[in-house]
Amino acid sequence: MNERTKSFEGWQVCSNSALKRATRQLGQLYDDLIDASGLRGTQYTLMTQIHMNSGSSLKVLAESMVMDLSALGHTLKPLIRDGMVELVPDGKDRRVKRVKLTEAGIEKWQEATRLWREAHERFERLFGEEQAKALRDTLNLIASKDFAGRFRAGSDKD
Amino acid sequence: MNERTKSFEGWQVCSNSALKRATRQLGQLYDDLIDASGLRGTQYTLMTQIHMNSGSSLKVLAESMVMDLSALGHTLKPLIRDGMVELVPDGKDRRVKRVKLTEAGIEKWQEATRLWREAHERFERLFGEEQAKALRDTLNLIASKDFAGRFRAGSDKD
DNA sequence: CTCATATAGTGGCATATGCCAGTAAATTCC
DNA sequence: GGAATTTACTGGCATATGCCACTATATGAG
Repeated sequence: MNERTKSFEGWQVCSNSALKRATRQLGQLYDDLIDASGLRGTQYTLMTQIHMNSGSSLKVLAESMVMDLSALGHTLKPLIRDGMVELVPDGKDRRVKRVKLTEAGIEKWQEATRLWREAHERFERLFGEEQAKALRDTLNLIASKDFAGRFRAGSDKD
Repeated sequence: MNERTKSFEGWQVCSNSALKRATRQLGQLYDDLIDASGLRGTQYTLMTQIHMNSGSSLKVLAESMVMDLSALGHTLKPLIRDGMVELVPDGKDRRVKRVKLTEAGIEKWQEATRLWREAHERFERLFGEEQAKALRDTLNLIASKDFAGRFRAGSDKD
């Protein structure tokens, strides 16, 4: 409301805002490159995780993605509708549904992977391999259950 | 649960996935704390930006948020509906609408700021002030126009 | 001045995500 | 064994975001 603080910007102080802003930008950059596959970044990531851990339950998949279970369900719908993913009811526990890519899904994933690689390489070149790795480690720490637990616990380290 | 701990995970290799995953987690942690204000993290960030740059046009605001103009418009709707934000048509250029917080909006922002501070302090304590600052700098670099330009340009740092 | 073009927003549609209230199936307790 | 509780998902509602098409304005070329 005043001109004095004119240049104050939330993301210079708030890590959460900074994270979201950077995520929007990088998401955009990656999306532009894998767009030709018809997939979005999130869908590609999801398919990668499904492919590499085929047969996981929705619950487990949601946890690994650090995503709400119902959110995962919603996000999966267009992929199921388009025949990329399928849910297979577990034989033993009938509450459980196991997720896997269909044949078409695997092909689409491979196609998208070729496009993703270009984005990945650009990022690595521009940002630096070492730093990119360090950034991912940092982000994965923040995404860890341990971190969330400590944060919720109150604050103090140890 | 998987016996083989070999499970390949995208975010160990893909910076974009890692960013989104960490953003979901931290967003959740912050949201839980400012929830009492009735605002979401994004809304709070947006209101902060509006408050500190009162009277900006939607276009300018969207750019600073690294957000699509139409996305900003959508995000603003609930805030306008709830009387937190108002759009004031520019006198000179009638295409332009200037954004500002209402009285109620300012009060709500102050209330949310008290809650946000707790989240901020927890993060700083847990993550480390120095590192938090470094992380924000890194993220702000990724969110910069310069970075996007170079990324789109191809790659080389030239 | 007039017309072609660029600019700022809006509205519709689609995905991304989360919360909450069910539903159904498995597990625990008595 | 049967009721109470927990667990795994689903569906509805709301916000978060982006793309595209369209409208209203402003601007620049002639």
